[in-house]
Amino acid sequence: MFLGEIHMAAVVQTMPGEPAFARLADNEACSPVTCRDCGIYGLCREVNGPDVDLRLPETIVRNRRLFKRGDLLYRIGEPLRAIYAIRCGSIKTYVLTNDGRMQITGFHIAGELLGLGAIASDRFTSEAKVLETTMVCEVPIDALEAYSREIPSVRQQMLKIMSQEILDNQELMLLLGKKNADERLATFLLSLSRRFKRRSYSPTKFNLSMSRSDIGNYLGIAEETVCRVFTRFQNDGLLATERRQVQLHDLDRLNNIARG
Amino acid sequence: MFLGEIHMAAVVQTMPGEPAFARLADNEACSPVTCRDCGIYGLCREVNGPDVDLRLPETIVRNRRLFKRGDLLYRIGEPLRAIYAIRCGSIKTYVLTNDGRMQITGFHIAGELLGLGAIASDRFTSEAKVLETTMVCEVPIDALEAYSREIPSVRQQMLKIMSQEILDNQELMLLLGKKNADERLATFLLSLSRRFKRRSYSPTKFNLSMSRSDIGNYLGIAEETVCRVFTRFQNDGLLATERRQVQLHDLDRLNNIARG
DNA sequence: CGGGATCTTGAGCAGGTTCAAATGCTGTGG
DNA sequence: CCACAGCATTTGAACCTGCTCAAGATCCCG
Repeated sequence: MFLGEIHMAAVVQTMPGEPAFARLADNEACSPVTCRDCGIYGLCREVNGPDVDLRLPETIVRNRRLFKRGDLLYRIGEPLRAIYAIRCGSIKTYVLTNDGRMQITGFHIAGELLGLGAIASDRFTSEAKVLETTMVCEVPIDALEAYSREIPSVRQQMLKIMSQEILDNQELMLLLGKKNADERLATFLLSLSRRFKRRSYSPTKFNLSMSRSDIGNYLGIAEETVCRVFTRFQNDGLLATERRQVQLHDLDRLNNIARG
Repeated sequence: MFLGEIHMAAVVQTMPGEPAFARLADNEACSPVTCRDCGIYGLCREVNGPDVDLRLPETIVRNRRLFKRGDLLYRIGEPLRAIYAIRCGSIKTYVLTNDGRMQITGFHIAGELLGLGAIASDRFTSEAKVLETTMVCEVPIDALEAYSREIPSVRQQMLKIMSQEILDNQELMLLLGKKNADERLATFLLSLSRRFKRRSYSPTKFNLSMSRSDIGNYLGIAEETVCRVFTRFQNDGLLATERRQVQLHDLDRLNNIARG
């Protein structure tokens, strides 16, 4: 009825209060305008220089799929047939102990690639669950290998992207192994802030697409501890929260708490 | 004087009580006999099939270097010029918080590649310190890129190896986020056991090249907790320790404790 | 053989967990 | 459109695992 709903019908849903992400029609290919730095576009950019080979995006853009909250992109043990580039929305990935405990290994937003860990074993060893309405591009492994042979930039970018994932994981290991609850939550919020900023969302005001329970699981602390630290941060004037809406008031002080 | 010392003089030192690793003379290239599955050899193997292209090993075998306990392979911030393949010995890698806390991210033994995380940023974000006398092959990035262009198996194996590193890190995150002290130490010992077995060392009797303090740091628990769990495991008949010499008596029960 | 490093064990402490309960959203079906 | 069920969030209180501090034992290197 009102303006928001009209938008909803026309485009993939975004979170309220968010600046709109670059829109694209259903059959539109990746390009600098429609999808400035989605994972696929990044794959096709020359490492040193502005040139872009768009053969890959023009092929795989046909494999676009829409997922709803709770859907699984892939399951543990499933053979690897494709990797996934997120166009908009968000997804959590996690691994399991054999007695069923879960560790969330990442929250992923537009522009990020999923499934790279499966290349070693040809099977997924983690699971990916959609947190909100999300659109992904499916990149069949065969296509990826073919283009990797042909296009040098795809080859180099694949290495870069996997290397970046190794770096991100190192940071999380540092957090899980050596940081206390305050440092963990501050680090988490700043990481989100930076990633939103990089894609032109507000770095200080955003919605969390994941529950307190998910945040706690990811950070290796209890859900209740997440709540308590949020409350304390709010009392100290560092931020304001209203359910999943977060507003960061003092990035500097958060940085001091996070301790790299 | 006695037999052991004669060996020591002739070859790179190994730990007492260890079955000898495949030896090679100083100028000998990688080959199935001398270095059955060192990282470089693995890089050059066809993904599906037995064929091996030995151009890369024959080139980089000239860049062999010997390190002593405490030496650094690379430092945080240093530009990436080469990656390293361990021929024999062991190395720890770690990252730091900006207030100096350290998190060990891995212990690496013969056959493993180091430095892959630096490809994303062209600089090392972790540091590598040698735990015992260790020989590595240095693979200049330029050479790697050249061979990666020319030899398909190098390209595919690079992806596989980086993907495997992502998997290993996921396992460590699960450990750091969700396991208790007993589960952590059991998981650690079984991981070592499997890796030793893969390279034809004894899976049940081996030396640790790292201190209790390093183990604790890696597992996210205090040094003292490592000692206490070792003591308890020994009292329960799971294993026997004598300083850094470990003998595992009951892999099944350890597996139950570790909980995948 | 001496001294620093490493390992081990004990005792008290604390950060974070677990359990429990109240409150507030959300979305779903009638 | 509303009621209700179920889930998410928040807060309190008791508890516990693993930490810190301390000291002794052992090893290893020079």
